[in-house]
Amino acid sequence: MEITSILNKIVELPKASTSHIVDIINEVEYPKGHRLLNADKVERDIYFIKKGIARAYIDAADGEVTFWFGKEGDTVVSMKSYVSNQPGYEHIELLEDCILYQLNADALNDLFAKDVYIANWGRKFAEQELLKTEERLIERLFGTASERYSKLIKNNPELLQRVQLSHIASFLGITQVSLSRIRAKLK
Amino acid sequence: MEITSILNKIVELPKASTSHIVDIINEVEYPKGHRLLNADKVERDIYFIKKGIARAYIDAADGEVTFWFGKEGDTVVSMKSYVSNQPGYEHIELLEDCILYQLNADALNDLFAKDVYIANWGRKFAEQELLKTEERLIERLFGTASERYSKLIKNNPELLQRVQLSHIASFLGITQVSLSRIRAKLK
DNA sequence: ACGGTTTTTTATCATTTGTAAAGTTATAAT
DNA sequence: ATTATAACTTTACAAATGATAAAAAACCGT
Repeated sequence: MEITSILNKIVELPKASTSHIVDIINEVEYPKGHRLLNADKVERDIYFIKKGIARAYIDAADGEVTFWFGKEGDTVVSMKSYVSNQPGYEHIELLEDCILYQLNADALNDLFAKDVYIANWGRKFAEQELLKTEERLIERLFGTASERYSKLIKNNPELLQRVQLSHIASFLGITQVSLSRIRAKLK
Repeated sequence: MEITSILNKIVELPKASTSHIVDIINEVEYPKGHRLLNADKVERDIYFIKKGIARAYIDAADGEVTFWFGKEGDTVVSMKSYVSNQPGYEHIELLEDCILYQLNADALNDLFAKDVYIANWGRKFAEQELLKTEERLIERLFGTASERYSKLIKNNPELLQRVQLSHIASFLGITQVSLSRIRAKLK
């Protein structure tokens, strides 16, 4: 997915404004297993996934909790870091070799102050990320783990090929053993 | 809480920009039990709570699920409606008589296009709401219901006086009976 | 204060989910 | 191919939670 279409998918931008953003973007590449963002660090870079898949997870006392998967076209950002310049909650780990568009938040902030189109683009960006977060919250509130598993693989069938079940179980808020039981019943 | 301090708490605004927003704000009053926002309707008004308390909940097959409480200084908005002009997920119900500042999203959008300070204020507004939603999501992911209850009343002790336990149980993702057992153990 | 309603607690039993451990399958490296 | 490691499934048992019903307590309007 090309960077200009990713940017303009958020909201239509004048050509000049698009170039101003593209000018501060770098294409970078990291291998599977690379930790792209770290909890407890202030992370000032935002990424858009050109190719690959990643997960966000939190280190808890009783193990990791995965709460996000991102693939081609998705945004990788520690919102706490991006918004408030404080260490975020989550680690982001690449689950495949990835190609990413890298965008520095400080450079972007300079553009926000100068260009009203980019300011409103940044607003739309935050608003859309908000809707996605809200959806994730609401999905967690409803249905049994079994229902949510069925929905997940219906909407993201390729996830099963690309992500290991322990992460999916964690994402669903159940143990891997429980997920195994669910999968056995669905056969 | 006065409206100018609510607005400037989000981000410092020039006086002229503040007045432009204040000009399109009305103070309104509704009784306890009033439904301020409706799921399945496009709601184009945003509210800031001057006085009172409210909850957001979703009507599910097996009853209501409360997932947000708001009090003085908090923002009441159906983000789905505000951002994408589509019906939202949630009902908002007033749990006390309330005084509210009412702000129309369409009028606000006009200001976003005209004033770069207001555009960036709107960006910060969305960003801060995003952080709050993220926090709510993350809190749901961790700890037992009992731990989350203890945390909730530690951070919001007055909630127990102002909100009935059935709503708090729903917020914690457990039944009211389960919450009663938890409370009995903590004594 | 009274009666009626709502809210909260308590008790019982059934179900779900977790933990631990063992067994099976798949994957990767040499 | 062989071995070692990681991923996934299965089982048995324990703990937590839900459903339901009923009792107790708190609240409200008159």
